[in-house]
Amino acid sequence: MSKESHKKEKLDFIREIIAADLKSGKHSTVITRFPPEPNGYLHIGHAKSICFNFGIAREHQEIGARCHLRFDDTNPEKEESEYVDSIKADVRWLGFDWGDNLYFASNYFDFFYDCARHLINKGLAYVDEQSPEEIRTHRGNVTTPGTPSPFRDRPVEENLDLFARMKAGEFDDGAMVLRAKIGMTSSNMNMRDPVMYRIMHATHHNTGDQWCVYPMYDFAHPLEDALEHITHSLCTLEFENHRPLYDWFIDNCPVPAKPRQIEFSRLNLSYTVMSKRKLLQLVNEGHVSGWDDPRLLTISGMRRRGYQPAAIRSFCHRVGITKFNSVTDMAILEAEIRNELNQNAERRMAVVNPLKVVITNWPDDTHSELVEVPNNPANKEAGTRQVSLGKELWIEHDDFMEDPPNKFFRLGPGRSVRLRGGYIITCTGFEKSDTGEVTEIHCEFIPDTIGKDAPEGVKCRAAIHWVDSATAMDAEVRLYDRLFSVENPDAAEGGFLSCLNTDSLSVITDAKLEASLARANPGDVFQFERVGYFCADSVDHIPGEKPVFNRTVALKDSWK
RNA sequence: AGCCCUAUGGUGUAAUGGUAACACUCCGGAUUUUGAUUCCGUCAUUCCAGGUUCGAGUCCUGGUAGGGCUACCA
Repeated sequence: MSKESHKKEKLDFIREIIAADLKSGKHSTVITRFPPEPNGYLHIGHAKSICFNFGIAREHQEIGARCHLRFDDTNPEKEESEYVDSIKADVRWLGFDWGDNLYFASNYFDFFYDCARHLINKGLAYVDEQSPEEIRTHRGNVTTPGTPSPFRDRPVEENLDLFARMKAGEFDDGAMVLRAKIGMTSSNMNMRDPVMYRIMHATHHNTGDQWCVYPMYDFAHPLEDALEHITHSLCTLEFENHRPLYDWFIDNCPVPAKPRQIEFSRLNLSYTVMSKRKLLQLVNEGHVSGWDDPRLLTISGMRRRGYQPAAIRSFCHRVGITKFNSVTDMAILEAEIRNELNQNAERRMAVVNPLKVVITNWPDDTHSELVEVPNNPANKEAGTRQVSLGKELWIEHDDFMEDPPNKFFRLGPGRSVRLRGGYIITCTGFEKSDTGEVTEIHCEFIPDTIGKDAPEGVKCRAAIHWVDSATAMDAEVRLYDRLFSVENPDAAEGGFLSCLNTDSLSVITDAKLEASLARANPGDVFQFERVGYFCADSVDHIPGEKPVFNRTVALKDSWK
């Protein structure tokens, strides 16, 4: 697929570790996992993790490697099954398949509970009745050590009893927690007797009201990985300081495997908003139409905008895997999108700012003919379409200049230009309104120039797009200049709501006759020549009505 | 402030201790029935200072800069 695929693929530092583990015999296969919390929709940052985790499994499929999809649903207050469904759909759409390996952390709640009891029995966990505030103060800070809880040395039997009663629902939320007994002086704050279980009387999307105690991420996650025999647990950099704790739980619990956590940097994109908190706010407060609003960099938003899965995948491949905290330029994403669309999107003609053209030597007013126009000049297989051509046309206003400079190749008095796919026409005159605006131009077409070079003596250096006014139809396109673009980078923090501007454009297309635009399937992307790529909107399009398009990306360096 | 992590052109990534490379962007040129595409080219890089070594982007030490950690979130 990619040009460099025949070259020897470079290994990132994680793939190198995996290769070494395979070579040394530490592992005979590779099992990775993508573990989202179902508390929102997936975005392009998740795409990087998905492509990476599933990609590694795919690269080693001949030795039975696989990637699990696991929902990390240990906090019932934030999680919903709507999110579970959307996440599954998005992973599939991106082109990955978890096969039979679909898991829920919530299905391991019994095991977590047993492990907790195991730790209590070993004297490595205790029930703490301090308030959240007290726990926080006693934890100390980065320079001063914490102080032990007064409940820290509770006898094992008492801990067991209290923990059982926590589970039985005898206590209110926040009354007590189960903590690991590690120490209060570590320079790593995560190691200062971290909370393992909290009381939450909440309904869980999967387990309902069966539980009122829920495990914390730090406790649950290593056990989930071990239970599934994950070999390499790949996560983002902010969990680096959690790794000692991850290992501590693995070492002290009766688990069937010893997964290894490795961290890599998350994806940051310039001029955009990706944090789930902000996305949630935009959705909840109605600033966007939903999680799939084309302005958002959610997977579903990108789908609605016309980004192709293959392009997103190659983008993820391009940005690579490192531990360096980088900010990737949006231009790299857009370059991948254009690269993909350039090969696949069918071309269409459209006029944004129409100027009337009358072909004065046209046989008669009612005569029209069909010209055959390629759907994608670079790709014969895309075929051709027939477009109606008549006496009266619309062209782009900017394609005519009353007094054109030398470097202008399009129409002007006495100049010739090709109607894309059709005849060469020569401008013989024009009309102006009282205000001095050009309202109409007159041209003569040169017979027998379709598909042929300009005759001797005619200078024709450009082809312009046009629409037969007799068959023209209106469409609406929504322009989003760069995804969720922010004029001022500082606005990304705090003022991020101000970057939601949308521009809408009316265009006239040649769609009425060929009808391909009107019956465009949601997600179909077209290139309006010299304007950009546009995706038929899956939400707003009503058959028979004016079609609505979302701009996918602008053409590079084209007429704006 | 303590601990952990990171540092290669404008941006993102490569380089068993041995000629610093690829992509994007910018700019220039050629081709073009899209001023797109395609093709070619230009500019530009190892944070700083020491050390080890025949040889350091790579190893060591010390700075500097950036990120992370002080949730009963994940």
